Amino acid sequence: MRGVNSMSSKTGNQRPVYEHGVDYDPSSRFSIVSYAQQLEKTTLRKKLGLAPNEKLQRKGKGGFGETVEEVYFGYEPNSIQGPDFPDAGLELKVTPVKRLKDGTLAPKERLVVTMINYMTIVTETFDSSTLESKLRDVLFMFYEYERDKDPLDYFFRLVEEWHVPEEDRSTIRKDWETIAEKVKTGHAHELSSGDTMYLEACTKAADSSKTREQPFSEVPAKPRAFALKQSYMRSVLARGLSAQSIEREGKQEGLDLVSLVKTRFQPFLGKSSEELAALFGIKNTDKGFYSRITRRILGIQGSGTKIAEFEKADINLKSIRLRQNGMPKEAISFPAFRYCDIVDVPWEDSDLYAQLTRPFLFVLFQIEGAESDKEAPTHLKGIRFWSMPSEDLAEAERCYEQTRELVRNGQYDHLPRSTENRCCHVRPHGKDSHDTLPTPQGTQEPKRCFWLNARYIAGQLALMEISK
DNA sequence: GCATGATCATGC
DNA sequence: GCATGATCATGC
Repeated sequence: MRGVNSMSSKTGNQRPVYEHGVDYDPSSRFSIVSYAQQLEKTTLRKKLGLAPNEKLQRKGKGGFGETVEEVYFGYEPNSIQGPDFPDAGLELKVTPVKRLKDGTLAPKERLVVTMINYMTIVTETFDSSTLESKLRDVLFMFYEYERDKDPLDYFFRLVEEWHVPEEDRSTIRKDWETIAEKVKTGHAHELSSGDTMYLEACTKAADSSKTREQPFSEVPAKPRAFALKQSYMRSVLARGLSAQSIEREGKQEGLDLVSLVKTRFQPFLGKSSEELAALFGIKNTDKGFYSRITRRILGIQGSGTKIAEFEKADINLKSIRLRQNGMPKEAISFPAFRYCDIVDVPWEDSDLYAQLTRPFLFVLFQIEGAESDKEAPTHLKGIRFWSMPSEDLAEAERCYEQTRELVRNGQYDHLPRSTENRCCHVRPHGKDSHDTLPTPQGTQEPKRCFWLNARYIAGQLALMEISK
């Protein structure tokens, strides 16, 4: 894949400028990304063997990105619409991160993607939009900005190929539509970042008096660009860095995901929850105690951060306390459902179906004392990968369909109980009984969710012991 | 000992 | 302010 000298295979506006052995195939995404990743953990000066007194010639905002294009990828930067690597359909984004006081990396700013053309956006749909094409295949090069450093000495912290994660796509689509709608209704001059979640229409002009025309109003509007919000970029970066560390660990050990996770837990097995809590500086003051221990073992701080390896494999992580007899102390909850949604959503499109068809990782904490002893110690017993057998999925479907029917009929006192369905039941899941959601009948009902029966999980765990 | 209804700390 | 991932409380 690699090794085609781009000097001879460059096309179009890509023109080699430096002669330092630019070595990638501009038609191969893999080749470009691999070549780019050679900059990870290093600087342009080191990688290119530049003299200590050599200075960056490009000035201003975007100057560093242009330097990377010119001296590393060997083509003349351009602002023509179209991808930076046209033959591979890849968009290059060289963007700064900064180190926070606590040592973690965070994006320095929003990521500007492309200018909003008020005249043409009104004829586009999201799927045919300029924005969508710019975000389809991205090569991110996150570098660490340091104020007094020459840019040639900036370290690249994460270089990765990126696509809009599936779970983020609908939000970005909605954001795009919100922005497009304002232009369509002649309100381009009222665009605001607060209207949207991940995407924003940020102002893009050094001179604030500059304006542009919009199609459905005489009022001139500020020029704006589509950008990924800084908060959204924080999650992109966090996911990328987490994946980076996991991949390195996996490569080092030559492990698949399951073995890698087992290896991660190995040193902690048998330890008491107090020991683990002390190890991670966690206090047992809340209901998320065991969840937080689990997340810390997996290398996560705080619950806002997604676990990259689980994100990628879409693993459902559940921490469970087991009684002496092997029965989980509690059932397993899922997010609350919306009464008005589930009546319309068929089983295979449902959130419950999506949840139950993901692989699960159960992290088992054994309660050591008697049932009556609330202060009984616990220890980390082990982990189990599990997926729901299809016959049980059919039983869950029965629970879902029953629930739909009962909600349709407004019979909220008869929702499926754990004694009525082998696998799942429905129970409250809100802040308290006043935490409600609207019903199709126009009334309010306490939030509820589907739960996996404790008894059912006990049976599944027992089966796994036998087959081990 | 379990089922069921009620509730909570956290982090964004 | 709210979703999340759970635990608590009570009675049968």
